[in-house]
Amino acid sequence: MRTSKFFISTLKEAPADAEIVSHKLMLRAGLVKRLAGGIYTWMPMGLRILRKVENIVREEMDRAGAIELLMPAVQPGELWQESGRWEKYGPELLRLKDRHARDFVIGPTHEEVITDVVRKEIKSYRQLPVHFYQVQTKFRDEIRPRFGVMRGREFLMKDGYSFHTDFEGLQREYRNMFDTYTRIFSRLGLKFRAVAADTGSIGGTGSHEFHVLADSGEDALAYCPHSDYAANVELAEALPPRSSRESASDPMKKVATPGKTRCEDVAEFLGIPITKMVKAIAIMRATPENEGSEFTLILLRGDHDLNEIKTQKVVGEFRFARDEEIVAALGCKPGYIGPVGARDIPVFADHSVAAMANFVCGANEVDFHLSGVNFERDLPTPKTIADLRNVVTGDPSPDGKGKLELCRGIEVGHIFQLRRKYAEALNCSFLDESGKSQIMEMGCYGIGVSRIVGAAIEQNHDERGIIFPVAIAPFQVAVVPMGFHKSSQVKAAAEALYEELAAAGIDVLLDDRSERPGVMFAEMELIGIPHRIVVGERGLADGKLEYKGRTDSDATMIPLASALGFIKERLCAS
RNA sequence: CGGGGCGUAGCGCAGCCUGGUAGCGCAUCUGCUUUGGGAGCAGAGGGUCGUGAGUUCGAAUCCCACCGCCCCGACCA
Repeated sequence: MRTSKFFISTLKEAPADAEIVSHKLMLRAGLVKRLAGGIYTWMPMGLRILRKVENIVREEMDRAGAIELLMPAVQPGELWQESGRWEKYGPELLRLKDRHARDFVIGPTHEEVITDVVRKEIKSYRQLPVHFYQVQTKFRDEIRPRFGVMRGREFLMKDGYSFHTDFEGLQREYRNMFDTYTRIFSRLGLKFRAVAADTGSIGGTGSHEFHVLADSGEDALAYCPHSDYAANVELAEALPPRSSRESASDPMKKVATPGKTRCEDVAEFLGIPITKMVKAIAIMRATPENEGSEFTLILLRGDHDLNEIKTQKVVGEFRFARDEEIVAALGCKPGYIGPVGARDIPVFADHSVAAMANFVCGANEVDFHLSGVNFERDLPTPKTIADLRNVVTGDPSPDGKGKLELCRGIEVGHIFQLRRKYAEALNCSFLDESGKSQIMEMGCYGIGVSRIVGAAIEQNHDERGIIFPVAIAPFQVAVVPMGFHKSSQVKAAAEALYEELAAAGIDVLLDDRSERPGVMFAEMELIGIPHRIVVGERGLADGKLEYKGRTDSDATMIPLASALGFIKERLCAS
């Protein structure tokens, strides 16, 4: 491709509404343009990247035995009513009516449609297992679209659905997809980690998320460097402490802690480790008896954070209490609340709290805390003790093989054993060997294709711009001539090199504009083209070209004649 | 939806408090110069100041309503 026949549109300054680096760089490099909140046009340069990602995904899915089809974006509301998700999905589901006032939705996902296809097409165990997939535009009316294509409302997704006669078959395909996803993200050239994920309301035995590792990632991941344990922090289990509770040695005292509402501040003020603090979190819990909510306290060690998913599993549906509800229940505003004297209030404690003695907690009086607090002596031991917190660095790995580390990631893939949830709701059945009708087992497997582009940039950039992995770079090599329209020698050499690389099947971009060198260098680096060859009279006099990799600090001179071999070698190496 | 911030040229911003001819940088166009790191000089084009209603002789500026966007909390690839 020649720049004169392509479209490049870069910005020196990023639009002010872009917050994270990948979003800024995508806008600056002219990869995408915003049309409305969470809705983007993929500009020519960006589309090349998106297509490369898509093709790698497609190749590996095909290789794994999945069969591609394409389902409609617009789906009849009827199907969603049948699966029960018309009510359940909520406002994220974009609903519309056609001219006959019939209900339709713009598909946020395709379990309903694929299950409808399969229940109509597949009748016999002889046709199973089968795995269909598509690469298709989805729409989810996100509450808060943000970060450009990382959390768009409209986005490109690969979604695959497998159908099986039995659970063993599903598990086999699940492992196949785990391996396939591992191959895909490896080929994309991304640093990633597969982690166990929460299976949510569906239950079942298996769900894994694939995360591109990046410090700015929205998800916290826990992993054990000495084993293959890895889980989303939402799920990662915090083991109860091994040591038993110390004896109550200190007397309980009320201490003044003026203006210190956060555990860190109180610990610093009193000169004690934060691990001697207990924090009380007030929630309103739904119970069978009361329609509304029951005021409840959750106790965590001062340095720990509440895990809402774990907590919900233990206490049921809940929300955080409002300030006025806290004052009504404890007679004290948040910041100084504690479990001592909270007689009729249900208290749940994390394992680590139950093992504490002589701790500090709120006194239920503004500007005061209690020190030397002990269970049994000063307050009853909470009747429910459970795993309610997020794991932290250094916690023992649940597999007993070392200590956990934490990192952050961007979720780009998710595989899931759906079991019979949709097949049952939509009566998707087959006849087994004995002619008996049975419900199919089902798995689903998603990859956020457009999100991968953002995630790749989030993981790979520097102050000059994007550093694309070769596999997904819009162009692999940029040929940048110095004085293309001035020097016939440079022009001839640049053209010849361009033709040679292109003929060898290399994705090469020749900058044949009459831009100044600085402009060309800056744009190629911003866009993130991994390899650059400069053709200039200076080098040509010695029969040489100048090569520089995107991350190299210095350029290398290479003989004109060996340029193709040199680049091929570089492309293979990366 | 709750809390905070912002809407002025394609992009980044100033002007608003204290009403009176709408400005700057980048980008764009023309000419000359320049040509190994987002050039220099000279000139030019481009704005319903988010929308609507109000106060006023006069509103980008003050008041009200609405719309849109961004950030922080509950969803997800």
